[in-house]
Amino acid sequence: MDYDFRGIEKKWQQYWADKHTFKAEENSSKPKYYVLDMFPYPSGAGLHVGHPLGYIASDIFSRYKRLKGFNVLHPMGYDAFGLPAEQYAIQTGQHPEVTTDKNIARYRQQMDRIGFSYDWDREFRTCDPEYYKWTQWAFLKMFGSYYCNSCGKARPIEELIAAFEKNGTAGLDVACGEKLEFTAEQWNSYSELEKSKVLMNYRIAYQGETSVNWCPKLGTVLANDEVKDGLSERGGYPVEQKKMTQWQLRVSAYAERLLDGLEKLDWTDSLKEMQRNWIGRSYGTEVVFKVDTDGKETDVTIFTTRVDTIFGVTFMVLAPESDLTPALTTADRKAEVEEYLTYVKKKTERERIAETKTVTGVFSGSYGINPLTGEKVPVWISEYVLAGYGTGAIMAVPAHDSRDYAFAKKFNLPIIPIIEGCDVSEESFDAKEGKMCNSGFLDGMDVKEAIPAAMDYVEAKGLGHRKVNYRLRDAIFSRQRYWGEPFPIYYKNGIPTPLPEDKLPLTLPEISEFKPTETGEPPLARAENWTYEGWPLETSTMPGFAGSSAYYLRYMDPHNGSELVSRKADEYWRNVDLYIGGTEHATGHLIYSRFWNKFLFDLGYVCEDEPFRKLINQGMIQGRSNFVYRIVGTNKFVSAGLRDQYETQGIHVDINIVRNDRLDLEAFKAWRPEFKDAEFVLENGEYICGWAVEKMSKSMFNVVNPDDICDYYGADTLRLYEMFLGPLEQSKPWDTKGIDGVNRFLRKFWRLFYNGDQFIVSDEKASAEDLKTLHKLIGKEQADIESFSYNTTISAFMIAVNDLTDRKVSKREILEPMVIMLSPFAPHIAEELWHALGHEDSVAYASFPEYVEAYTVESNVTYAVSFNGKTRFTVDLPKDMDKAGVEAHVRGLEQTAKYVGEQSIVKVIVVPGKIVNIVVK
RNA sequence: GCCCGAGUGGCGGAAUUGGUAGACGCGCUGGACUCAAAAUCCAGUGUCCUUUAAAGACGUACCGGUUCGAUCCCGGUCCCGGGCACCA
Repeated sequence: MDYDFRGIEKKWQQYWADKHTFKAEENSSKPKYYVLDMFPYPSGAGLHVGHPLGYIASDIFSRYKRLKGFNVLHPMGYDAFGLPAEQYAIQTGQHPEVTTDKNIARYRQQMDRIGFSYDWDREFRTCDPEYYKWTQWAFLKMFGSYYCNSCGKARPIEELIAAFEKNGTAGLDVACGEKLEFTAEQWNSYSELEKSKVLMNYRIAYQGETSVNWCPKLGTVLANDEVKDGLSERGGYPVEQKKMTQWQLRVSAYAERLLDGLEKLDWTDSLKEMQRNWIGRSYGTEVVFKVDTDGKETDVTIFTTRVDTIFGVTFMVLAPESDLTPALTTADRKAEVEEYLTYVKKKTERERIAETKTVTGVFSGSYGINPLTGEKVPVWISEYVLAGYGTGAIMAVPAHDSRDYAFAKKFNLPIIPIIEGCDVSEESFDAKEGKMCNSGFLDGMDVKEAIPAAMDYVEAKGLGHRKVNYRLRDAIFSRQRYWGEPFPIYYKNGIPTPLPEDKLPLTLPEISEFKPTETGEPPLARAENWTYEGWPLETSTMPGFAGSSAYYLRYMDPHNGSELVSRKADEYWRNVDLYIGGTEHATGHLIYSRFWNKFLFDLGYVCEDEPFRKLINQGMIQGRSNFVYRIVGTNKFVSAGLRDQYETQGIHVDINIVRNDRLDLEAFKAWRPEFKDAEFVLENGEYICGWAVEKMSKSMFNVVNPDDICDYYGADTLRLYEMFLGPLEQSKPWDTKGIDGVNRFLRKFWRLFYNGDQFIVSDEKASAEDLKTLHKLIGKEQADIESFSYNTTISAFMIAVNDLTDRKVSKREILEPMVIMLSPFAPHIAEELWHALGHEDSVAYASFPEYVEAYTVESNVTYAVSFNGKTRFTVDLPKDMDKAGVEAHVRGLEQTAKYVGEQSIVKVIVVPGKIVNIVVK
């Protein structure tokens, strides 16, 4: 019997599905382990070979953990709300739900062929009302909460209202949009509408006017992480800044916890670093400058991380969008300032980024007083200062800040160096080193001492105070689209009012057309009766990240109709032990999820404050494109090795008609009508194609469909090969060059059990050598899987199988554990062989073999190397180092000894049965 | 510009993190079995000198350092990949 992967794979996939082999149970005495993949957005193109990389890795780990006696939760679902389905709907009129269903069916089919051990009974999609009910529910909770800075967590808004009624804002330290102050009397005198507006300043989910990324082409606002280089991530359309009232999530309130929480997570350093940069904590000082405008005095607070340079301030700069800008503009400068503001306003985000080196600005006419020197400095307005960060105003120290320097040069403002010996004739001196000068009491200090000294001074004199700032902004939470979760909010007398919880889910209404209305309102405005008790409902919908922010919780208890997750399920599964997905979510999903989870944690709905304990980023699989070379002006194609002899043009060729860079000539002629009569210049009778590594995409004809690999080599080969390609976290091109190797390995493995037509496994006792082979593999596989070095595990497997093949070992005692160990990687063939060995149950219920070191260790080899009679160091040699190795090593040390002079090397070598006591003097 | 990560044969990549560099796989060369091919098996395969072998020298991007010993640690340079980008 040959290794018939087609029959085998189909058979066992059916078996696993029928028997619900991978169902996870809550009432288990085993320890739990939760392995999660970032669930996919089901696009119309289907899966390519890069998508399953992470899924295979997580599947191997899940299967391994099951063998190790864990109760494993390994679920899968779909992130199904999204822009592509909606855009397709706008173009074709087809309901997004229909396309989404179709795409999901295809994804499922493709995934099933690879043999994943998902518990499909827990599957859900985010666009299902039964699911998004909980997205809406969480939103209502955020709407009904504020963030208390003094207790460091979210609290119900009712508590804040009670405080307002009693004491107004006195003594409160809460996260807010803008600092408000009012008394209890004032609060109690406010109208409902006024109260609602005030509360919006504190709610965690709130509505507020803010400068947003507006994409006119998509007709919607976008979050910061959805914009790349001033273009929308989806579609690549220009994005502009626009002031709009939008729903937002007060993520900034959690900045500190999001940052500090990283410490205890088992994530890669690079990913943590990305989040740290995104959150962007900086320690600085807020200093008040008195500014004189036409004789009128205003206090302007600036933020700086370098108060030590305050003696070098030669001007101040305001953000154009700052609220202070109008007030600080003198009458005679008004026209020019307004002209500048108009100019800034009409720039798109992309232009702003592109022109980041062009310095622009205008003088406001006002002068500020440096609180330390009493000096008068001009106040300028420039777009290089951002309204959204710090206070929207800065003190400029051109000598020691490159941006201030560029500005000063352009507008001829003075540049005063305050660090000894630095040269600022060509560029600013930004480094935090050197001795201070021209700086009053700071003179002579090192910059590193001057920073805290200046902070202390400013605080002592009451001129300002230390301040921690974060770059992290609140998340814009509304989208002007159809295909998303509706907000459970209606407008009663214009007041945003939450829908009662028992009215959830608020389901998406049917509408006639999916595009925005003529008046620019979101598509939901087209819905008939989009009202609640006669009041209009919110017409924007939630963004893509809403549905994916807490989905890992839902898998714990996916069919619960009354809670997001029951306390029991949550306390059992707690959080994700291993999360595998791409780095592209570093500053989006992975921040939002952590925020969302912390919020639910604050309110006591979940028991862990971090959602993902360990995170692995699988690399991207790039495409490997193939080229043919057409001789210019002809229909003649020259093989890659000979192309230098002609003037040629490279053309992408469909990789499906190329194998190992050899072109299938007939298939090529049939590929496109224009190549029907193609002629070829061959080398060694073959046409060799050129190649390049590029992004995997349809237009480059380099997309590899996993189905094709499954057809040709089988799912087990695909799984093994994707893991054998290299380290999981590295990006690498898909290259089928080596795939024959792993396929050969599987066939070899099979032949340990079958010699052509017969099952040949014997009950003969294993020899010491057999056991050594086996246990070396057990030890290696265990260590490697735990560290996700799957490629070296597979190598170890190949070594073991070669070894057993060479020695013609077909003993049950050896092969049975081998099958178990292979099952995470190649589950189908393992299942087949497991049953051939006479087992009734799935190999998934077997136990991972115990590693016995005694079978592999033959010796401990230790050198003690002494010079002048003193032991200088000892060397432990690798356990499997053979005699030749040891001798080579000894030679090396002898050389060393000679080099060093008259010393001796004394080796204590204990190698029972092999090398005993080689002593060199 | 700033912050991470990396650079090892013809190729993908190993190397117990300071101790046999190049495991394993691909590719290539030669051989066995075949009428032949496929499949399978065996041998060789970093570079240089050498008819071959033995033996040797050189080799982990480049330059320098620490060490008895460096792919690994330190300093500098050059490339590649990723992230952030007027965040004061």
